Amino acid sequence: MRITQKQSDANKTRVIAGASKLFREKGFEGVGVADLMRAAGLTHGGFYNHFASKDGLEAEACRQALATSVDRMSAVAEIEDKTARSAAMAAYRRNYVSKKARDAAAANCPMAAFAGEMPRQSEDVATAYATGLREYLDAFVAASAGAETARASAKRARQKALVEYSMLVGALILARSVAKADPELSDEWASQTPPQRNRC
Amino acid sequence: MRITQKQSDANKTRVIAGASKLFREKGFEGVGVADLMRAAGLTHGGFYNHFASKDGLEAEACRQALATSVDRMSAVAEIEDKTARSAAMAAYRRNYVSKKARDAAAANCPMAAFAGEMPRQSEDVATAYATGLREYLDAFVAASAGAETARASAKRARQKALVEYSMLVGALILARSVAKADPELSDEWASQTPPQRNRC
DNA sequence: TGTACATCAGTGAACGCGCGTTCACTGATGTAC
DNA sequence: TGTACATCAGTGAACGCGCGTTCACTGATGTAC
Repeated sequence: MRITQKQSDANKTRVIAGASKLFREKGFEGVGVADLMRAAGLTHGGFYNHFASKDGLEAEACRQALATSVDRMSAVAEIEDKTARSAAMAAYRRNYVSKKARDAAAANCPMAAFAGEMPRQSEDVATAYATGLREYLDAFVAASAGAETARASAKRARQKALVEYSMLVGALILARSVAKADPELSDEWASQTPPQRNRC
Repeated sequence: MRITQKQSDANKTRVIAGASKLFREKGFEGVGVADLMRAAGLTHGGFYNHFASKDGLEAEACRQALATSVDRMSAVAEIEDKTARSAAMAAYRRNYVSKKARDAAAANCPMAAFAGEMPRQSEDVATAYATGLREYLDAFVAASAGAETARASAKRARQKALVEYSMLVGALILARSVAKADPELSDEWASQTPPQRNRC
């Protein structure tokens, strides 16, 4: 039963969107082709009408998930007013490692969700990830720059952002790692990790 | 061909030791029972003489790997002389996110290596991990305490250690995540992440 | 605009491979006497 | 200490399940006239 090309395109879009969330929640290996298609209301057989392989969808989902994060961070970086930008970044950091973000991996930072699996992914997926992460980091640096150290050199500002972002990702991943087995420790990580860490 | 009980024990020990490294390098799902036995010079059939299941070995390997890290960190915490302890911690941090550590996951921090997979592990494995991580963190706090903020309260010292350790883990995981696809960015993370970050 | 036919998105059965697990078997070890 | 037998660590074939992928088929869509 052939369907409209517009319908077909919408189906593909829905599969990618669902995959983007499922992969973040359960990992690439934790979701099967059948699951991915079911999430879009389809059956597994039609998968290869849209994608060359499961790996192809992984790369595409990765690309789109990171692109969304990049856009969001770029939007912050483009805030002209320094005070407003600084406040936006503070809010961003605060949400980043919250309990809410920890418990809803599907809807949050794909960089943190995928990082641990990347060393074992195909070249396509790894490239999509690396490209997105680099762009994201540039935006993160731009959004952070001048927030509190206007006189710092570009290099130092970037280094500082690297450290800051490492901390956020590490805290989120560690909080998730013990969420079930040691909720108390997990909460400590999710809540005590300082939202605005620049109290020097 | 039955063997000495001592031999059998040694075999089991060797399997666990190999598993501890292989899991860190390739992830739990990335290593099969046959691989694990082969690494110890055995064939897969005998696996169930030693372990109830692959999951059982995962838990045991996790337990032992983290225990080793806890011991190492406890040793630092037990250094009496503050200056020497502080220096030992500085060296520890410097090595933690080095290119060397990044490229040899099998021989380095199991907490960082396993963190990303933990949300999807069995209760046994997750418990072994959480127990070890809590002990490790306590040791990390003890080893860091008094290093530079002698007057800080215990709570603040712990919070500071949480942040510090999150940063180390995040940097290591992120550096590994792009090691193949963007070596330049990976090197940036592995080398620029400040070794002794307490420049407040 | 209407008709005839080719196309092709989606379906569900089937294939094949990998991997965790089981099992019959071997023969050296450990033990009972 | 020596002998006979039970035990059991290790072996490799085989099982069974899950999952990525393929394929014949369906029937509505899109197109040529």
